Amino acid sequence: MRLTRRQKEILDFLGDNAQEFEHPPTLDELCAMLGLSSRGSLHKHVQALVTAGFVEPMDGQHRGIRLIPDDPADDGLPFLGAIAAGMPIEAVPQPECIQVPPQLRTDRPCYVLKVRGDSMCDAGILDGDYVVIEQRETARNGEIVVALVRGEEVTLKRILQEPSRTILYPENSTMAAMELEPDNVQIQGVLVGQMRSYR
Amino acid sequence: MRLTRRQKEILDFLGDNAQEFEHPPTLDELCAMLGLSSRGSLHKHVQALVTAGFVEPMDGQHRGIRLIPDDPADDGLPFLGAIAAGMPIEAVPQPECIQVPPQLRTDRPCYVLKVRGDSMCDAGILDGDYVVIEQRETARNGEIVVALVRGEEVTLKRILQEPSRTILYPENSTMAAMELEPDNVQIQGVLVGQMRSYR
DNA sequence: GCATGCGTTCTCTGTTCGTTCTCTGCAAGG
DNA sequence: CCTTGCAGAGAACGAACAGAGAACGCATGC
Repeated sequence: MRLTRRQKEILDFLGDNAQEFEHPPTLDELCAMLGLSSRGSLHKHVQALVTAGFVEPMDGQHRGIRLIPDDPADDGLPFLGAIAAGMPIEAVPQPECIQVPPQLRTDRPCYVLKVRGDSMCDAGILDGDYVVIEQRETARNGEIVVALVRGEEVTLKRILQEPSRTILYPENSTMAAMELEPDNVQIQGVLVGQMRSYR
Repeated sequence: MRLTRRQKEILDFLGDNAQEFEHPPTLDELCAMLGLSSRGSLHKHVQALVTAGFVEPMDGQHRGIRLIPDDPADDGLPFLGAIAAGMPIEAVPQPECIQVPPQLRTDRPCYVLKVRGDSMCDAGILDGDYVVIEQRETARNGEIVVALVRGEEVTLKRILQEPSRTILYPENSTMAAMELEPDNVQIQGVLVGQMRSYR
């Protein structure tokens, strides 16, 4: 859905002033800031932004305040750093955004890591690849997960969870699987997409 | 369809100033910029550009704004079909567009294919992966290319070109390389990116 | 119970904008 | 001379847009 000029103006205004609102503003307050004198007129625009998906809806019940600017409009995902078997995630100083096509992500929160090392090379995940991770605390057996092991090291492995033990398989015939107590493995995300550049 | 001189002028103007429009301009605004004083005159030219396919049509209902300059700048690449070793490209009926992040493509024309088979699995290219191909007729040795062999079959292989022969290497230890006369190998594109979905 | 604040819905009015139309001017080609 | 094609001006129409204002529903506070 495309926005009209005024709708875009209002959306830009909300985005520019989002950090100044400690509470979301009321329609009357926004009217004053935008130079309008009718709540109804503003509401029409806001409603358009809601249906277009740019603003969180304020369905019915007013809790005195309302209207959440919320602009996750850009489909970039945060690039958090590099992951290697057996190390903490090497974070980048400030998370950049990286564009990810919708096929390679899910509707839930996702982030991007860069792979270091060849521990998953038999699964076609090579050194330097970018992986898209869905933030999640549980996984199904056979999925490839970002796992925090014993609270100290983070690794990308295929997971098999049994009642008494959790096994993390590298996809590399020269490496050994890790067998751990379930309490020592904390799932941080699940692999949903992968990208590689040959340039 | 052929453009008249004025139509081409206007199209160039739109292209040059496309990035300056945060909103698409109205006809009146364009008239002012172009030194015209009649919306109707401009509309005639724009309509010609629409039918010629250079401008996105503004089908009837004006949404307060309108008229989208639109050069081919949208970041979707055409998805042409599937490629397997030893077969012609299995084309999709109508080319869809698939979004590709800028890191995975080049500035030159690119397209997307879906990989069938495991002939490149040792290079981390698996069955079902999407590959981004830069349209190009030449390649450097060691690059992975889309090659037309003997004018009949299309394949994705790593290339080695020598004066007297061209060798196409699959990246799969169970498969044999193809050794061909240079005239029998026609390069159609070079691999520049790769995407995989685990969903 | 009453007043107030706020989101929501509605009608009504004026403006904007794309679209279509006619008319004029100009140049090229016969 | 006439015809054809291009470029522009201007008027007019209808749909979409933008805003004002009134009214309603629902919550909270006194």
